[in-house]
Amino acid sequence: MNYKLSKDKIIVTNLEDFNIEHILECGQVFTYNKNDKNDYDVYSKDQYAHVIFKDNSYIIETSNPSYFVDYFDLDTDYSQIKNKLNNNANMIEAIKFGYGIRILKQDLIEVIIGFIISANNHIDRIKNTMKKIRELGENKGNYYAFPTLEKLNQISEQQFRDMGTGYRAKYLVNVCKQLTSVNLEETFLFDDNKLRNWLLTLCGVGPKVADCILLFGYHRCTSFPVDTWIEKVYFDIFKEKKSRIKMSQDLINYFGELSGYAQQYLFFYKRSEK
DNA sequence: TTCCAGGCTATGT
DNA sequence: ACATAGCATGGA
Repeated sequence: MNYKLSKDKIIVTNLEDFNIEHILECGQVFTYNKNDKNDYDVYSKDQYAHVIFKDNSYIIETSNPSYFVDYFDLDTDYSQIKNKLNNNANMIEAIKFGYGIRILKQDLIEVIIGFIISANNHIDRIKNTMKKIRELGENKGNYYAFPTLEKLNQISEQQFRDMGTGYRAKYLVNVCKQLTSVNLEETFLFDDNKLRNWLLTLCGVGPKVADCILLFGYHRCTSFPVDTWIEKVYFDIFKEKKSRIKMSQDLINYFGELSGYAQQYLFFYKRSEK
């Protein structure tokens, strides 16, 4: 994969490890919209990009190209990651299917909110709710910035409920309050264990959601979130059932430093079978 | 109608 | 430390 920066766009070519559909629809992000077959709106924090497929390359139109170079993790060599993971039969199939996956560098607040809503929920409903929350943020003309923490703290439990969050509404009100009482910059310096334990103190955050926040909000690729789909994958590989926490530990022992990447390829492939 | 979705909290043993 | 009920919502 190669990319070229200019003032108002990024052009991505040699697409052996960049596919916008794989990237956005592999379950890591809820803040995008598909317009037609190869045309996506992508929102992150107060930024927006329009992604178009044309002439065997992608054009990422944005007023802030360097933000989206980081967001799409364009300086990481995913061919190397895939080569290292290709020593397992299950992974070979999964990588062949989701060859263009990349792990996004998302905004922490959005990841925390999104994955609290994700508990026992459907991806399409989560996306819908996140869109409604975004519309409470600053109007940037042709899109909305995601609400700042200050604005999020003004949203009532009933408002969250009206946006379809169900019983999770009170978690969201509480967690917004919790997040203002800490210095979020400092949490990026925590080691994995300390960070995970802190995340588990957040309202509505259990083991699985904590692992998702570690992976998608902090890019800690030694975490392996286990949900209903990964449970099925685990059974395919190990032929037994156990608690999700133990499955996660087994999978981390198996995939090591590349756990998070492996998890995304496997999740995307398994969910495609439905 | 019942089941399910990127599970968590609360409440038991 | 582990097991289970209840939980909001809407699509299949």
